[in-house]
Amino acid sequence: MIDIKRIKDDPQHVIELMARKGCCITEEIEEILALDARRRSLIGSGEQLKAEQNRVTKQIPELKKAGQDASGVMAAMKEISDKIKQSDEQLKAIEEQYRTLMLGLYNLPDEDVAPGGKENNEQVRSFGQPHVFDFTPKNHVDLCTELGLIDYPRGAKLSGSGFWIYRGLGARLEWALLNYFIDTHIADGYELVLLPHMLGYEAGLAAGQFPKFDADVFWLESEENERRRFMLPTAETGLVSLHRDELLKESELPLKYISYSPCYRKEAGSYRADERGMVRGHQFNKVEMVQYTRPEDSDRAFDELVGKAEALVKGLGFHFRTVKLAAGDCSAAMARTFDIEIHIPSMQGYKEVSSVSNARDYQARRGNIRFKREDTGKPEFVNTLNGSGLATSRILPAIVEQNQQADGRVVVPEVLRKYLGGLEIITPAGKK
RNA sequence: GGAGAGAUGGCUGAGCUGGUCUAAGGCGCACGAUUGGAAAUCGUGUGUGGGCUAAUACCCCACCGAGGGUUCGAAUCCCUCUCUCUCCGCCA
Repeated sequence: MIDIKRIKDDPQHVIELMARKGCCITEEIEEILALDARRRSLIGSGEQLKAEQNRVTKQIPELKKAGQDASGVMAAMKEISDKIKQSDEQLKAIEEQYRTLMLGLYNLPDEDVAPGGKENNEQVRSFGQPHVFDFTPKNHVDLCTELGLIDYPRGAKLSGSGFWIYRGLGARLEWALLNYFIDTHIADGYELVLLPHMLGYEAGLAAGQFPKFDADVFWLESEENERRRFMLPTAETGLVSLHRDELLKESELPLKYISYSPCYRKEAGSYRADERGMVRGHQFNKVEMVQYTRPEDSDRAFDELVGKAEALVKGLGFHFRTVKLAAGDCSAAMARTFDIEIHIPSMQGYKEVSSVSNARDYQARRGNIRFKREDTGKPEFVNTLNGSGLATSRILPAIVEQNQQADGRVVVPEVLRKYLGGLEIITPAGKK
């Protein structure tokens, strides 16, 4: 949620910032300001009535004690009571509209984030060079199939398109990646959290998934009157709700979490011919990093998360580039996002393997996550940040494609070998 | 799945035959007194959200798990939901 004060102080600037994301919110802002004014006036008049009710009602037992007739006063209070009810009903309706509009607004991009979409993304740095082959490289779908790492047909048989099965060394390679990531994060002082994979609606609301993007997740069937649950689309959704409705101590910040979870996504209508194999599926594995910080620490935390994601990619021996996304390419809930992209030869291009974002106080406001500032004794909203560290589903294809040899074998990155019993090279099934 | 009990401030815990609840007491915390210093003791204060504000000053409103109802008046009575605990059943 955006701070209403920001909207009131400079509505034009808020509209301009949101336009960078390609959203025109002029009408919404006007409506929000009108509703806010109406809301405050109703609160004012309603509270006056309540003050009178409190004052007069207190006298009734005294009148009775004195043996006087209180029926006249009670009748008068009945009228006030009815007026209060009316006024509260109006207020409730107004606040509901107000809240719906506010929840529907995306986060504002940071001042330094470029307007526009992908075309305005800006490379901030890169590491290494794209791998050059002295033979014609195969794509990861063929390699994974030939090496027996991934079973695509049976994945489709079990669950339909967009699902695959990791088998044998493929499963172990996946597991090795997760272990490499998790061990690195633990060494960096992050707490490992294993979350429920089914989350309640409020978790999605706090993270910014809902109300606008509820079609992107898998919903579980629920009875009438039963809590609605969905399959988590990223561990971020769970980690951000960890401290929902809590007042944290300033001294315990920053909180640094990582979580491994499969991510379940509908990805409706997003299939493209170049996203074969494991590049986009309904379920993929990811280790997610999340930090809760004081506002003044969040830029530093952002750099830390980007650095950590880069270090993991570097550790695997990959060339990568780090890209600062233009406003329109950032997620709705985020003020800034850097992507780390690696080269996947078969796609003749770069694919995102990590996306690090700063939500500022947008998620904290939605989820009511605050800390008590020691200097002032007052609660403030925290900043939340998240980043993938990393998603394996695009790393494994990159490993097999980039590390393939002319004879079809694949070299195991050194950092993973200790998780694979020292295995240095993966040989096609049958060949030893 | 069946039966029962419960949810009160940072924590603990009373209130729950509706009106001295403006939520007791204790612990903790902050400040002060005392002290050479500390402990102990004593005193004072101690939440959140909102409205009005130059104000983190007053004043006002709301908040006893959440939502609704009854009433002039609800922590207290009624209904619905969520969560926790105990016992039974089932189960990796």
